[in-house]
Amino acid sequence: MKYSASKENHLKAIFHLQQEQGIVTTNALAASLRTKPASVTDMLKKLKEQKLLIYERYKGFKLSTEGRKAAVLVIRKHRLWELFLVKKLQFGWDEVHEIAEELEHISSRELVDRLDAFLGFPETDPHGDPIPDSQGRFQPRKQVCLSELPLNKVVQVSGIASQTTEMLELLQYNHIRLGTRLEIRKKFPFDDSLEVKVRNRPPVTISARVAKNVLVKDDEPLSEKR
Amino acid sequence: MKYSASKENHLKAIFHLQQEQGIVTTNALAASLRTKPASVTDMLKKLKEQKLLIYERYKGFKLSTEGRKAAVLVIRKHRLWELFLVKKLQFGWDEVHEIAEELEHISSRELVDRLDAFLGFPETDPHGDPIPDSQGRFQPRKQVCLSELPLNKVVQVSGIASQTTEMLELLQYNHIRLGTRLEIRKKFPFDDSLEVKVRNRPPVTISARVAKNVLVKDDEPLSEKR
DNA sequence: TTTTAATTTTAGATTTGTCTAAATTTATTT
DNA sequence: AAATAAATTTAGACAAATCTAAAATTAAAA
Repeated sequence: MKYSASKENHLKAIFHLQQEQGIVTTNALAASLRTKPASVTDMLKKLKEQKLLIYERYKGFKLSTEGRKAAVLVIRKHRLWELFLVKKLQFGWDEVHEIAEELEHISSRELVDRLDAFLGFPETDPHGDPIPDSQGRFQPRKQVCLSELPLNKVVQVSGIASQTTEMLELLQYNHIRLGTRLEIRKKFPFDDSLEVKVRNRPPVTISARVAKNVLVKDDEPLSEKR
Repeated sequence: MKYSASKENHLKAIFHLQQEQGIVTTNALAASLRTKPASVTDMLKKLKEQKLLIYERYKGFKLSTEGRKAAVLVIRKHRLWELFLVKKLQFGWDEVHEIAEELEHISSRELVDRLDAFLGFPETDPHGDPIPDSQGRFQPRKQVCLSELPLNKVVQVSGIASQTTEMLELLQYNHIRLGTRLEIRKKFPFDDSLEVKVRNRPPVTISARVAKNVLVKDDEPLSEKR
């Protein structure tokens, strides 16, 4: 049940890429870990042997249930430590990432859970990211900007951050307004622009500038109990 | 200025043995680290290359100024984390050693110093050991081991030298913990065991082995300010 | 002072995680 | 569909930290 720091880093990175991009590739993982694709392949084999990963060579890979659990625990630790550093040790929210990268590998479960209690069972870390509870349950972030949204995830527009007339006009023109259901079809890394699809409409392209100001939340008609 | 966890562990162990035994041998170091003499020799060579150690093969070795500084920093971190765990996270004083063994290798100096401030610049850790300040200064403790204590002198337990779980459990069982007031009632020269009396308790017998590891200081009612 | 014993070191192997360069497989173009 | 490009994997190497077994050195005993 205890994995090396490097393994934990790989699991965590895979988890995050899985969330953001839906699918993870060897190259993307290598880039995200600032390592080389060959090294990633080596590690994938080890993670597969430990049944943390479902992996077929040349085909692709994803976390197993075990792997996801391990990844979420690392994220939990990272975010709790970040919050501790900011809230208790008066670090700035932009200074804590590096340190938390080390602290997240301290193994004691008891420690994490007590830290959680010490901080008052917080829901989010200093960057607004949700902190998984001791069972690994995530309350997904309620609102994110469009620019941080993973591909192909249907969401509902829940807010517009900067409401200049020009911006609202542009959105209006593209049939995007509060409550609009949409999803991202493609991301263009060149300028970080997005191809966005609104139901019953042809896809439109949105600049990174605009995307940053459109806030969205999960489209969950189920949870709207009444 | 940053050393591997293993190197830090070696430096720390050398420092402690230097204090206790004056001189350190390859075998003693190996025993203390639960590793093999050959492995120690390998490490000594590396530490010498980094000028953390003065070392001549077959002759002996000791920490350089650099090496001592590094060792003291690790000890500082260890003891601050132990105190944090006990004081803030409500761990028992006998549960924190293992966890602190991991935490002591977190590198950020800023972190240590802020932790120090957060804890109110404490002088001693939960076992009564002095915490070096940010300059690495130590205030040596004025204490002796129980085995060197004269008969019928009331003292207070101020530290436990060797903190194995087994040993702490034994002490716990005999109601001896940090701060406990006790005195020696009888010494048995046959095996150097001692009969010890704790207030409000029947006397118990303590082996020489254990007595060597229990540190006591004069009972100072002065510190009970009122 | 030899001989024996204990300590320490070397030699060579192993594990983990990483790398480069070359080969293989899959994807994309023409 | 053949050719080219991109992605992925293998092969072989290396550094760190450890080990076992054997050799070298120092210490202790006869």
